[in-house]
Amino acid sequence: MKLNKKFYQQKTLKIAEDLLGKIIVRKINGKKIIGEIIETEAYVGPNDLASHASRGRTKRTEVMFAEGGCWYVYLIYGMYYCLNIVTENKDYPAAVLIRAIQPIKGISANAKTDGPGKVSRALRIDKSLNFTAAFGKESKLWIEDWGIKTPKNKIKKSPRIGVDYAKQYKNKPWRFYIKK
DNA sequence: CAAGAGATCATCT
DNA sequence: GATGATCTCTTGA
Repeated sequence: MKLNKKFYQQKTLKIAEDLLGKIIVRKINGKKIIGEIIETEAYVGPNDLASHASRGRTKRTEVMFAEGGCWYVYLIYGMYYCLNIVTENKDYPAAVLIRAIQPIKGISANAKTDGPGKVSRALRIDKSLNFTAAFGKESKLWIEDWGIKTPKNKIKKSPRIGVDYAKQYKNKPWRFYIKK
């Protein structure tokens, strides 16, 4: 059920698409918060200008160079956390941003979770999760496969959001989401 | 309904 | 000192 390390070492674009319909589980104070992933974005490799890692290996981006299955959490615009799962192999910087989820359990029904900042708020994501592993028994945040099949014709692609500065990379159709 | 501004800070130049 | 992988509220047509 819980996705293992091998899953995260596939091609980032495949993972980004495969994550649609998967279940994200956050364990906090003994309680579980559960949601279905319905929107992702891929950030791939050292040349992707939209990726933080394109400007080189720094303290901040170090986690993107780790092997797949680590969480990359960072603060954006001073107010919101973005949650990413690192993919592929060690020394190759890539990650998938979890942009939106569908609440299943532990999230109040009227809570909106249709954007990265709101997802992080609903799941109580904070920087202490940065660089932690998504697999293994100690994990407080992981992804499960419940065998939910997302019909191909409901999977949509589009350019990524908020990356106008990424020049030739800004129009890459590396955002995946489930059509309502 | 669309457009703009503010909140607020880690990271990089 | 500038700038975002954002969200919400306010303004104005």
